[in-house]
Amino acid sequence: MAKKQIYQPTEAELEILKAVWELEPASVRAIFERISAGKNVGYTTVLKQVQRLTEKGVLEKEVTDGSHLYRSTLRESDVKQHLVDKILHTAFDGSALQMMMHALGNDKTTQEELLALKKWLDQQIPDKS
Amino acid sequence: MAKKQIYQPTEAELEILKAVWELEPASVRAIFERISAGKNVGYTTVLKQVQRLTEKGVLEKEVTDGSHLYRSTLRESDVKQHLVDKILHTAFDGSALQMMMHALGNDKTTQEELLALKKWLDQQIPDKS
DNA sequence: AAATGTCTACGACAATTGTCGTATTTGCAA
DNA sequence: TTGCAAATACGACAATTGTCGTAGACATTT
Repeated sequence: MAKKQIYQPTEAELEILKAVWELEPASVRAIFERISAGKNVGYTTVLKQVQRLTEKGVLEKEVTDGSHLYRSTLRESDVKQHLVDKILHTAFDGSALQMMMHALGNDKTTQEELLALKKWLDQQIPDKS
Repeated sequence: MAKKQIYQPTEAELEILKAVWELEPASVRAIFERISAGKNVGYTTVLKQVQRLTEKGVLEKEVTDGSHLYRSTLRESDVKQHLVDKILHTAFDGSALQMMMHALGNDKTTQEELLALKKWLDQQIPDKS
């Protein structure tokens, strides 16, 4: 019954999380490499984020041998789900249609994407004459 | 050519914005009423948010007579668009399909909504045999 | 004009974030 | 065992947020 209280990461945190999900179990070094590939940031900055995320229980540290490895305690899917639901409700008052139109409307979504979407949607709909 | 640099409101700010869009031109009092209908917050808190948003240029003050009225300088549509695009890219790496599946997948979206969505999608797709 | 009741302007505060710099600690090579 | 290079722990900072309290400015009613 408890409302799923998933952690809502900030943007920088999400970047860390994405790296962790991808590299799990990940060393800070590895995460740092990943992040710094697309952005200029210091090692300690990443380290700090990782530590804070760990304090918050979002990441788990595992010290095997001499290496410190981290993994996420949250499922990627759940976190993303939460992110979407959040704006779906706060910005679009729960209207998936509204959100959808905004998401696809302006951004140049590929035709393929639209078709894939439609296909998926069809499968979602039980059956219609 | 310039990338539209739209303001990214925080949650509390978005609430203010939504109220303004709805009541435009809006008095702080009115905004406050709107907000406090669903949340317990002080008048000065709302006022302060409004003032900060105004400082940032997101809202515009218009002092007619003795009343201070505000309106948004940003279009509702653009701001929402931006919000969606943001997570679309940061969390879903630009995959609208992924995002949609997350948005519709778990949340109990109504059947009607799905159908409406499908209908809209069909219209978006040029033509397919 | 003085008293009242509203508003608005300001500034204060604690918490959170994003970023680092500076110790420390550790593991491994000489 | 020593000593260095690498990784981690700490703590510091400025900026931003969310929330208010307080005080000063206005308008309205007697």
